[in-house]
Amino acid sequence: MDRFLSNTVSRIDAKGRVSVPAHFRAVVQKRGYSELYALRCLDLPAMDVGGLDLLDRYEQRIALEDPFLQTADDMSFFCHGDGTFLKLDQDGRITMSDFIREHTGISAEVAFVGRGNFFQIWEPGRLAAYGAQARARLLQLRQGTKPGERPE
Amino acid sequence: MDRFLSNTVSRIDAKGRVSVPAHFRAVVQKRGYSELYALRCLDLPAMDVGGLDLLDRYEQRIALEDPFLQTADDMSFFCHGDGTFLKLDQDGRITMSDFIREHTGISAEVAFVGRGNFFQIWEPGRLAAYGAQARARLLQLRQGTKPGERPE
DNA sequence: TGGGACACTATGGGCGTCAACGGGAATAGG
DNA sequence: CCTATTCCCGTTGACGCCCATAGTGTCCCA
Repeated sequence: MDRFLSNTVSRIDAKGRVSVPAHFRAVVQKRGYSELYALRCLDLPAMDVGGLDLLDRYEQRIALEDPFLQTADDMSFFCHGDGTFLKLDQDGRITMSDFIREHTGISAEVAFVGRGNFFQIWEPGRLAAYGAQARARLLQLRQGTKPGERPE
Repeated sequence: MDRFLSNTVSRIDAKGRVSVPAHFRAVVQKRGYSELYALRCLDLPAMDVGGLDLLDRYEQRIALEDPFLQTADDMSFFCHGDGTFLKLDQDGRITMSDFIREHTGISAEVAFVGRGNFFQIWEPGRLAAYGAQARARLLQLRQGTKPGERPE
């Protein structure tokens, strides 16, 4: 398995450390990530975490923008400047910095959420709220389908 | 037989374990699933369970979306983040985590329902209620009345 | 055709292993 | 010199592995 799947909640200890789920660590190693990079999500109180290839996705997007417009500049600032490296200690833990706490609202517990090629870090309560909203939006997509059909 | 068919109810033991019906286990083995993945159903208090190929359909669908729009994010969140792995122990049992219990309402017993390429996990009472509703909807279709109307 | 041995499944429980977690000591950095 | 980070160790609890038992259905043979 080489994708980040499933989700887990871990406690933060007195030193601000939190264990990355063993399953995720296995994926990190399998993908050969030497270090993790965490990016503040644009519109969510969460961090996107992955290898440096996480940036490829955004850089491709930036390349589509007109370099003379502000949008490209904003995007570059966002993905190159609004992130932080996460070092795994030898027990597989990372430290929750204020930079992360401010954006996510994380205080005592951290929810790790697989997203395929990367994973996310959430404050568990906010994650639950967002999950309910996302679920409701997807259900609306289904409105147009016929009775008895199972889309997706 | 390589499809998941029929249904069974099993008891959960003191450790939270429950036996997957032998017939389903045989299908799992025949299909070569090394591990099971369980996904929270969008609109039902049930889990869809199958191999990782369960995700293929969703991922193909996601690939059609603009990856920077919310819809793609919602879909990825649903299929990558709102699932969990189910490990079969060597006696063919799986463990009912809180993640599953919260969504399904499962507490003491589990209903396994074959769905062809995958199967579902239900709280038996809710399954019965849902089955009655589905049956009623089909009857209405047959009698030509519109959903919401009372037949007869 | 009835009885019984056998096979298999579901279920319960003991136990070892490992991940998560807490905390002290060493180290680096300011 | 003080603080923050890193390393390392011990503890604990969850989970996987293993064995035992009971209930049930099957098959064979008398």
